[in-house]
Amino acid sequence: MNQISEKVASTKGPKGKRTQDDIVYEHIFDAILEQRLAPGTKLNEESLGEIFGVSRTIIRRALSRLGHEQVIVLRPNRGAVVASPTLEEAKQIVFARRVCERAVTELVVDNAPASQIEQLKKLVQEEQDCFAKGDKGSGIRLSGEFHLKLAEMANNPPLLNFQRSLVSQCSLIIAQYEKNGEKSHCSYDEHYELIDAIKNRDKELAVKLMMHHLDHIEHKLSLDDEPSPDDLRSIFSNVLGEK
Amino acid sequence: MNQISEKVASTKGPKGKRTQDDIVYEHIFDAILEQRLAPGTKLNEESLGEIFGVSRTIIRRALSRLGHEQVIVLRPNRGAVVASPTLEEAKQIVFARRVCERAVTELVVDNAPASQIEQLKKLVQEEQDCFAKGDKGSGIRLSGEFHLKLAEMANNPPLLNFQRSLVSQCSLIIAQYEKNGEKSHCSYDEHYELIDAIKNRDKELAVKLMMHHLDHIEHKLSLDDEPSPDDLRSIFSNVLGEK
DNA sequence: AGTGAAAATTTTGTACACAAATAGGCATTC
DNA sequence: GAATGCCTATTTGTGTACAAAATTTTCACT
Repeated sequence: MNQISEKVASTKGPKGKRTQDDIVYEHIFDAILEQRLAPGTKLNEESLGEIFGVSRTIIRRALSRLGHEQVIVLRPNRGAVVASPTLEEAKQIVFARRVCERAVTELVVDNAPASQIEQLKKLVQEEQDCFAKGDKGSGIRLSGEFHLKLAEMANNPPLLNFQRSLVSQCSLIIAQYEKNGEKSHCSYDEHYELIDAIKNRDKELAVKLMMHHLDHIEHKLSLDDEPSPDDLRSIFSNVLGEK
Repeated sequence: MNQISEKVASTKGPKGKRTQDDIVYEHIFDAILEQRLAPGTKLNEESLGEIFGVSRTIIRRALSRLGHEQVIVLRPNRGAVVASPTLEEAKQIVFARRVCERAVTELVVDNAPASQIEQLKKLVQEEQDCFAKGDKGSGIRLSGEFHLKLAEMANNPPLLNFQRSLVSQCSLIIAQYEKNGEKSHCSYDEHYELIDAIKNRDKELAVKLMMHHLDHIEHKLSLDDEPSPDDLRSIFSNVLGEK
């Protein structure tokens, strides 16, 4: 059975200490952020094990971690499925995210050094490029990573953790409740505006922009959509392709 | 090897569907909330397995869950230890808790039905009884459960999850930074005052009381600033400087 | 004694085998 | 024809064996 390929889409921390289950975790996490894994999709342990070339033990650890972040639901004796929040749950998640993002924004305005704000800008440029190139999946993921980077800059690990869980859940919500025709991402224009407000240390404006930003997500939660179960193998073809 | 005894100290949900690793998780979690497990304590997988009469597989799952809640630290290839937050980490945790508790308090004032507020009162009475009887451990745990119950009443599962992690981490902080002579718990008087404010739907007062409540925890952090004499790194942090 | 390397022991990481639970098909019954 | 119960195939849950890593002990040498 072949090993996992080293490459992974998301940010690989400078310390290359990622273990096998980290890699599996990140692949699934990214697939969800990029909306390649639809809400409700069943995650079979053995299939995943074959796809990633590891035993079920490793898959199980990754799933358990995703389960704790509420990104997937672990049903005892019935396996894991990608979470598909109800409308009410979705509203609760967005509310929680408002709470978290407000705190993060205030911390960043107060404390983040200018150098990090520049890094933020680069991330948004990358995001913009992806949408320009038509790589919608990566664009959506980078949009989420923008918010994670903000939380990182807030320099508060508990909030960062919370944010990670919320951002990925919001990705699921967008995937589930968005009409196919509409533009599906929080627009990078708004990210640029936010960066400017932060750079000018205008806390009130920054928070206002952030809340406005979240209004867009919440606004979409009025109409329904039907998720379609996908084939695990095709979603993770990037893993198999490396051998 | 005998099985796990069914009884467990904490709230047993009405659906008795707790599995073995839930039970192990709850036992360790309670031990931390009751401050019977000191920060820094090594958690050996095999020893725990013998104690609870289950295999390492189960222990591992419980530890992984505790690790995700940041209550213990999982060091790759080196096992798990009860978290012992540094002063800076402690402040970050308390800050995050302010964010969470503020949101929770506002939600509860706005939405919680009177019947649940009555249940809260009973919980505080129980807490008071424990301290009166000298059962400090249970008192501290119930004090934490008061705050968890509040988060439950906020009817927002993501916030409840976050709160669970923060309350237990705060328990660790108190265990670690408190001077032995001082009274060690958030006093139930304050809990009673808070309940009254909630009952009167006085949001501003309720939030003010809650923040005041958290001030007490934070106040202890500034007085005492030398946690563990064995941590060379913090002692020589000035030498290492900012990387 | 003090130092450092190497062996021995302990502890964690991973795979796998088997047990338990679940889901789906099929026949039987009303 | 729908409902019920049994049987089988699949999937998840748990224990255990062995591999890999870290820790401790031993011991030779200065």
